[in-house]
Amino acid sequence: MSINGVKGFNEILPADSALWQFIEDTARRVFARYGFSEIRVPIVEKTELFCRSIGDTTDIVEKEMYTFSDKGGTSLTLRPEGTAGVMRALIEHKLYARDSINKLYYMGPMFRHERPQKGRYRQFHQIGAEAVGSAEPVMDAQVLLMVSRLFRELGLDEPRLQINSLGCPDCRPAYREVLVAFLNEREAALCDDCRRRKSTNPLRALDCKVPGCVEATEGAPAMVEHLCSACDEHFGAVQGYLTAADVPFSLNPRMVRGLDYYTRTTFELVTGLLGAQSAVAAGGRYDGLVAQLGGPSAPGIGFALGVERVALLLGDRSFARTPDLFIAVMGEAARSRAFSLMAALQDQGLWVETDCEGKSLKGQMRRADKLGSRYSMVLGENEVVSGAATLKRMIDGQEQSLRLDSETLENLIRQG
RNA sequence: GUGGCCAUGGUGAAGCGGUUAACACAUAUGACUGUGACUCAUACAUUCGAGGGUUCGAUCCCCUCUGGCCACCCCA
Repeated sequence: MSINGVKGFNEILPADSALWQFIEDTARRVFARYGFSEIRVPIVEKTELFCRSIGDTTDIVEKEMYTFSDKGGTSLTLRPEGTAGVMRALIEHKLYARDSINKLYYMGPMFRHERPQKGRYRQFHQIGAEAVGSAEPVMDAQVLLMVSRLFRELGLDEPRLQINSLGCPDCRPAYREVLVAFLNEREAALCDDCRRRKSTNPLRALDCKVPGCVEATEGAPAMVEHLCSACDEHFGAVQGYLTAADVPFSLNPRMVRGLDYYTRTTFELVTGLLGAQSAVAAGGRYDGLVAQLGGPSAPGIGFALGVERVALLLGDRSFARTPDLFIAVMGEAARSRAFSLMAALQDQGLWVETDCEGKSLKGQMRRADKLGSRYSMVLGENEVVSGAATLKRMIDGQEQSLRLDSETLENLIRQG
């Protein structure tokens, strides 16, 4: 028996890697336009960091983290999300002191011990961005604009932007009481989970998919109607900017968050195309997080997108590249001549292939065809002696003879 | 953590108690001794995820395990 990989940990095979590179390259290109720079942080952090940022009672911390002790006895955890580590680095290196605004992005693997299913894996990949240092609604709008443009550049119009406001420590507790009172009135109609949520995380009940709960919470009070004036004004301004720039969005007053640190603006890009996984990207404002982790009271807003989910949406779009030239060879002298010719053309940036299996000429031509090579050329004794060869365009079989030197060959290939 | 469905070659799959384990694609070689695609020929699973049981006989029935998928919870 051979050894298999670990459940929920997958490789990106060559057939998919071009798609992944497209996603990553697009993100880098788009982020650069909004002044975001990459930050690379470790995938392991002290466990305490995640407990303090994500929240001790969240599902992620309670049951989904890959936690272990290192040899010194410190409890370490494979990062389940990216924001905590980035904020830790920002504080540790006092990036906030160098510049009052830090716009950072990251990409890489995250780890959560959940049962794998479509669009959900134990090692998954996120591309995220964080803007720290501004509490102004225009920064919210800029980040939302950037996400929206990123998906446009990826060629996806399907995930739709939904936004909501979760209020702040001034107004959320009061709203929470109003909501709990409402839920208490309808307790009989709620599912077991929602009865439990009433005390742990009542906002979650708004997000329950059980039909009875959906019905029971239909007229539930919404956070957006209970925002304090500062939050209300902020949220209104964000929407104003988005409208002004024609960024399409819709309001979803029932959107909640799984992580404790979110305040005010939250958003998701949702799709119906990924089975149970509707969120392709999600984020929000976290004005208290940096201070909570021991830094200055710097407000921030950020988001992360799930690369696997984006890749699923992009589907079987082909990013396959093909060779420019395949040189078929016959005989040792020709092989040697072909090798130096190939080297010269590759130095010029062309993708050139040749036979590495000692195949028959027919076998080599078949391989040239299978690789999808644009051109082929046969090098045998005749060509070595005469210094001339025939270049064949594979798509239509058209041939032309030429002198056997790399420059003329390169020119012919480039023009056609 | 809970539930449902499923495991046959490199791939997609038929077969559901006795077959030489179909068929298709892919791959290799040849017909075409120096030219791909089309066509034709040949090759390609002593074996049906692993282990046990029932049976004269099990890919097919039963049990256990392992793996996968999907869903719940939750989330990107």
